[in-house]
Amino acid sequence: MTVTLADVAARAQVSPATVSRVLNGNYPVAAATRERVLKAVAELDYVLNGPASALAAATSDLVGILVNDIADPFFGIMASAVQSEIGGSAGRAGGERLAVVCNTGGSPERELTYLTLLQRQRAAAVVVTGGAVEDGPHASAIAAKLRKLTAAGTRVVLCGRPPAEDTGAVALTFDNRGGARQLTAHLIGLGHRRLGYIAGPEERTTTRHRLEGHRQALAAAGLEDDPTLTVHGRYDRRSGYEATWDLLRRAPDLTAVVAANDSVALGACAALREAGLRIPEDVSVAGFDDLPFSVDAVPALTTVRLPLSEAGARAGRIATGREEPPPGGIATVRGELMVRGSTAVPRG
Amino acid sequence: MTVTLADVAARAQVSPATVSRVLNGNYPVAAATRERVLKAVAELDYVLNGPASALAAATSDLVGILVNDIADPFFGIMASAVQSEIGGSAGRAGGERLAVVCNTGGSPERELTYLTLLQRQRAAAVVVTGGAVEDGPHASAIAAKLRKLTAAGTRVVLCGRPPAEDTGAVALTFDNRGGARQLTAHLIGLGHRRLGYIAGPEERTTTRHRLEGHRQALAAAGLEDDPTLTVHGRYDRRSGYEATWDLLRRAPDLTAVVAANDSVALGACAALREAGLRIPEDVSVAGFDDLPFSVDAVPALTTVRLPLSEAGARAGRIATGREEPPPGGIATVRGELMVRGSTAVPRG
DNA sequence: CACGGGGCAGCAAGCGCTTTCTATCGAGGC
DNA sequence: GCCTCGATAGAAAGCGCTTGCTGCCCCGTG
Repeated sequence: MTVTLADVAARAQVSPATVSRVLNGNYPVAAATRERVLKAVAELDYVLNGPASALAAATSDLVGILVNDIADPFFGIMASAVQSEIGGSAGRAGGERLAVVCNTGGSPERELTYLTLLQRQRAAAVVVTGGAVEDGPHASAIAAKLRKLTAAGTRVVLCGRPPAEDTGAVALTFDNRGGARQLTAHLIGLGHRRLGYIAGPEERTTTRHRLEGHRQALAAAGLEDDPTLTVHGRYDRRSGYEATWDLLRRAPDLTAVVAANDSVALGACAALREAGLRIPEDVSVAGFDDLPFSVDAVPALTTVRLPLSEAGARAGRIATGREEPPPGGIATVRGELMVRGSTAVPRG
Repeated sequence: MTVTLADVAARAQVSPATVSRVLNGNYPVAAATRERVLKAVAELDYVLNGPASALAAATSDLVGILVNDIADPFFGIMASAVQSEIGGSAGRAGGERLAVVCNTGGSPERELTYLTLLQRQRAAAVVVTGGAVEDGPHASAIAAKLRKLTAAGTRVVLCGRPPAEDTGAVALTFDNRGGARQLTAHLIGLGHRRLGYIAGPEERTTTRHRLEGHRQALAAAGLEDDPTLTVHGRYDRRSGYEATWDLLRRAPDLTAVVAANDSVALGACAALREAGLRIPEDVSVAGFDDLPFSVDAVPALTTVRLPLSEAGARAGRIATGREEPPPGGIATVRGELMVRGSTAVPRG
């Protein structure tokens, strides 16, 4: 049998109401009484019953963080930042919040499932990271769910995802387009004219925006956008490896490979090396995100740094109400071009 | 105003009890009635109130996963595996479970805090990953907490952590000692005699076990354990970088560096390279864990592969009761030596 | 035709906590 | 010295769901 509030009340010779008030610290209680209650709590090793408390108070201290792939540091870093702003002694008196990370695997169904589960738990806030799927029905189902969550008082923050119209969700959007544009412009500036592009999975906003930025840079330089030079894959190393072989077969004359993210770029490097090509002498390689391992690659990877940690932390603060949402509920987070050893002037 | 069970019952012309039974599927309900209820649920867009349900049923569908550092793929991979076994259509009818990942940052205080929070939520199960801190008071506080959790019916599984005596927790322990022994033996077999060792933070079981394995191999080969050759640091890249410079200063004659894990090894590689040393011609480098990026390092990293995904999945299954715990509640998970390009016979 | 029993549905009693409203006590104010 | 007000503490009504028990109806059986 577990210890209940009533047990504590009995031992401290007060009413359950008083114990509750001491624990929540939201009502005046005489110092002596408080002492007595706290003593009883300690002696009985009492632990509040979360569900009961959530039911009675109609609120909970759960904050959900949705990520596409928890094994990917891109998400791990953001989640860590969000959680560090939440788990701490945030909120009001004794405001211990349980920040929970949910792994959607990039599937919109699972995303929806988790949102429902969080809604069911009456979560205090939800932070959704990662790009959205652009498939119509799913997109609107998710928008509808977000709307319901905000309507029920759950604070919703999108981190690294485009704004969702009329959902009441705050959005911190990454400037993927601008970053990609800068990156490709950098390569063009070096003299590259035939650039391979390894894009992420189709139908995702992140993929589309990065690709659009790339094409904008191409267009700005008056270069033709040869469809042969673009292949789609997943956001992982293996995909980059395979796509690069593909690219090499289709366009042996390319002098640079731009990858959807750093992991993909690493896979590309591996493939190029196996093909006997030197980086950057024969082929330049560029990534995106600037994850911690990118600087360690040989040569170090040219990429676009996204302030994942800062963005996550801000999302966490907004989710807990400790920071005002940006005006209009939308803020754009810019990336920064990091030029390193993996890009250079083309051969010849 | 949110929709309640009673609203659904009214619309379906049945009692709340019936709706509850349809939703839980644990009691015979006539097909026609079920249909009617399900229709009402859909029409009203009803979402069960988690806290109320948990309170009444005295159980919850929450499963907690504690990790040291969510931004580290080592933990990300395990967490992902655990979650994939849990989040799915596990358990009984409609058994949607909410698997939540909690980031302790390696601090025992936060570990304790999260365990209390999970206890408060009456979690169905808890999976604790990562090595334990060996500091007496903390260790016993955590053991006491685990004991309370299991006593309250929460299934506790330790994944990659030594067994906790008398707590009722199931343990899947990594054979860090054996793996480290093999790794160092491999280097000694190549002819190395002066091996630098970059250990993890002190007072942690993982650190100690890996170091012990290293020393066992040294002893078995009749090599002296020169304290100059061991430095402690954190489990990250930067730490490996700094420690290597340190090591190089103290023992310029070393021919191999063994790192506490792969991230540390990568940092070591960076430092060695900056120092003008070639890998593996001048200095061999070895890591531990075999994270995905290790094979991509140049040269590819010799390391000990830990089956993180398999272990996590198994922990998840045991936590949800879909797999029998190992006899005695303890199982040892062995690593596998992966010999790659970063180790070779010493120079000279 | 009467009776027993199985299959379903409903009643109602909580689960452990929060919170509104009410009661009490002591200290000032007139 | 009596009344009022401020400061605390308690009583009690739920929060929305689960579940043991009861009740009803209809079918099969003797």
